[in-house]
Amino acid sequence: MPPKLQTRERIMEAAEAVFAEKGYHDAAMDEIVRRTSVSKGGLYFHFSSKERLFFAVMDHLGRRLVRRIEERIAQEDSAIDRLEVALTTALELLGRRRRLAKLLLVQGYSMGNAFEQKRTEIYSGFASLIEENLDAAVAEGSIRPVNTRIASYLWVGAVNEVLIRWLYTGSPDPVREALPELKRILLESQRVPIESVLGGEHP
Amino acid sequence: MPPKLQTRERIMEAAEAVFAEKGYHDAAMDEIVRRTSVSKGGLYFHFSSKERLFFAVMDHLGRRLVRRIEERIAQEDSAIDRLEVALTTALELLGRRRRLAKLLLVQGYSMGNAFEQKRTEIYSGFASLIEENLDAAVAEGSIRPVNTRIASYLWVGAVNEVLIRWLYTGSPDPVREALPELKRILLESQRVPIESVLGGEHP
DNA sequence: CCTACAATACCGACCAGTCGGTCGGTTGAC
DNA sequence: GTCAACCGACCGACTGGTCGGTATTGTAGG
Repeated sequence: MPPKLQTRERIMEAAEAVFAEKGYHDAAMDEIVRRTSVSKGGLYFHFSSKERLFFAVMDHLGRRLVRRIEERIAQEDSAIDRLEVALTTALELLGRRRRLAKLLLVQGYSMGNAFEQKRTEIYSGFASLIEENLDAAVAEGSIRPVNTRIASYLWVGAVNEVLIRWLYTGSPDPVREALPELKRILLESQRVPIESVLGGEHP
Repeated sequence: MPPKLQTRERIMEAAEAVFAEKGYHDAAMDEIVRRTSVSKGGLYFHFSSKERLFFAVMDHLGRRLVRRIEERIAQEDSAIDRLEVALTTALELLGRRRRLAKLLLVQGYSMGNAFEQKRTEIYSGFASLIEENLDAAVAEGSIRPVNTRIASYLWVGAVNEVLIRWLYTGSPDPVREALPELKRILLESQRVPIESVLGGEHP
């Protein structure tokens, strides 16, 4: 076990595991307690309700994922490359960590209004990341002008669905199979033909 | 009240309403009973568990929606038109009936493995509808060849996300705002340029 | 350095409400 | 008579949250 993790973090780790395995409703606080060697009272000292704990976990994971993607794309200097790397990174990270994917993508809606709001919040994190870069790509003239807000939802939705499929059925492989197709449809097909920018080669 | 609906159907109607309002977990069987003027025993005579009842409702709604879309597209005779009409119809129908949309799109996953399977099943209904028509469109040469299976997931995912957004936040309007953009990105941009088929107009 | 005292962190037995499901019984059609 | 359809009081398992109490850490005074 880790040397001396803060209690709060230990709780969140255990909670992440249990929520991912069982889903929000079937996850029992007692189960989280059992896996933490923290008492129920101790848990409730840090998180005043099950809902709060769940949100804390989701926030944490969502933010971390967005941050990682932002780090990765910071190095690219054209918007269209940033878009491509963002797509790739998201699929790679979630494709590698099944538990994270499941938690972020499927456990979290359909449980009442507070949850819906949280879901929107987290997904918006991704969508606006995409939107910014779509805007930039349009500005730099590498893709056609589109309604970038809606286009960003479309990106998120497409990625989401592909990953959920894979989670439930094991295919398509997010990175090897889905990614190329996503790029082709979402990105390549929106490209402004290179010839019209650079002048293509012609006889 | 309706003249003399079969008990089984009355139950399913009430269940649909309650599930849509509360979500699976927060929907109480007693509440469904209350709205049905059928006793609990009577309900359990027809549906042996809450889960079974829920699945029956979801199946019913999912199948009905697919059927309606199929009816609408049957009249079109080119694949690309069928694709367009399918997209339009789905957004129109779900965009008009909020309750149905909510039930089909968000109440249903994240509650244990049996539910995941059901969700996959229902979404597959839509995906394969799309897939068939994408295949046909490729065959008739009106869109570029793509991995139509994955592309169909992408369609479903994109539509799903747009609708969920709208459900939770009220925008974008599925038909007026989202639809044109969906068409543009999913369909138009995949089109084989008309000139290469018919010979375009040129100076 | 030690004591006093408080604030923080943590413990776990217990409670109260909820809800899916059951079961012995009734009804009415054939 | 019998059997599908239906009734509704009741059960028991489960679980989020509480609460009185304990351990640990911080700190001010002597």
